[in-house]
Amino acid sequence: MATAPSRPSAPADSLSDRELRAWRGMLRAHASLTKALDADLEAEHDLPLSSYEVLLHLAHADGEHMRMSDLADSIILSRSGLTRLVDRMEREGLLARESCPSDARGSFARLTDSGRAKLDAARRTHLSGVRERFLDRLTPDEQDALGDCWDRVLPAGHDAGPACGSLDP
Amino acid sequence: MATAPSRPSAPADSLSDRELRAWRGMLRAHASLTKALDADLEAEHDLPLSSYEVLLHLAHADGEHMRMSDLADSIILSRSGLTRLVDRMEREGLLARESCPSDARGSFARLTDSGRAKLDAARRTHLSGVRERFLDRLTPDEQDALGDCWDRVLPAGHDAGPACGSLDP
DNA sequence: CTGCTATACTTGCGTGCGCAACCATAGCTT
DNA sequence: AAGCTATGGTTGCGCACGCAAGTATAGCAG
Repeated sequence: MATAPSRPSAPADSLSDRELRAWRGMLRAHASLTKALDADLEAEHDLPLSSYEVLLHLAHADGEHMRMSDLADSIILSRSGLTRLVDRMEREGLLARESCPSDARGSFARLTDSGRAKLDAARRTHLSGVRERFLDRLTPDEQDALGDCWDRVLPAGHDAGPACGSLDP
Repeated sequence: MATAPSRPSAPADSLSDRELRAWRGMLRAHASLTKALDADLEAEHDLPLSSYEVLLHLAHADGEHMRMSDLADSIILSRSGLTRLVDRMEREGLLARESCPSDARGSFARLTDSGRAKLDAARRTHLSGVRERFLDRLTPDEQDALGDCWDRVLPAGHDAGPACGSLDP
């Protein structure tokens, strides 16, 4: 229970300042960023961040359509969660469900014109938000360093779906 | 709509690979880490991560008690959210509400013996989880670099509450 | 063709959360 | 002291989510 404020390396049952800064900083940064970005989109385009992510992935997908499961994986959502999200978005006309010709069990979600328009409108907001609140506050070197960290932290099989390499939020 | 995969710096309406890696990597890392850590605690100690955080902050607070608002800020939860969380934890005997003598509006949440015991038991699980899945995969330099990034990203007033400097998850 | 298991999605249900409205008390103003 | 505003906390409400069970189809074994 003794307070050991400036331990350089790791004791057994507590974290060093360095570890603490790295770890809790991420928690706070993530919370603060996603909240702010969601608020931005909601305020300017009446669009939740989750819907934006769906639009984005669809727009980048081949033929602007994706299987429900792939979409769920891409935006890190359970399948049931995605079903509901797609329900809502379909109701708003941002996308349409389409049955899969080669597999009657499967469905596609396809971007509608209205969905594409919404994405085009919202993209600037989101992008400038990400820049202002995050990227612009880091040097390119720091951005690279972060990228390296995530590669190490993320489970290997945890890929970001097909369009991972060229997906720009 | 042209694909410009390896832009070194920022075009106007998309992110460079570097930016993308830094940004989406954080989203994935956060999702993956919190999910895994929560599952660990839940499996081994039947304790949600949110409750663990409350116990942790209480244990570090002066007198093992904190005002509800401060607690809410510390664990990044709305006040109503905290009210409910404390309700649950009180029901389980992990903490107790206490009225504040100097301000009749306020309440304290105080750690109970049972809560302290729970924390002691769970601490190892959580700590080793954070290390295994996150900290141990980074070099000390990278940890420092991350810490620097978060300082820059986090809004200035966004402090982590009183016990910030010596809080070890 | 008849099962039998695996896969793709959806639905029922419970949970945890935030927002906004709501007390109760504090603390200033006159 | 009476009134006014600010603050700390709780409650009503609705929402988005995950889990587990359900439905439909695929694809293989016999």
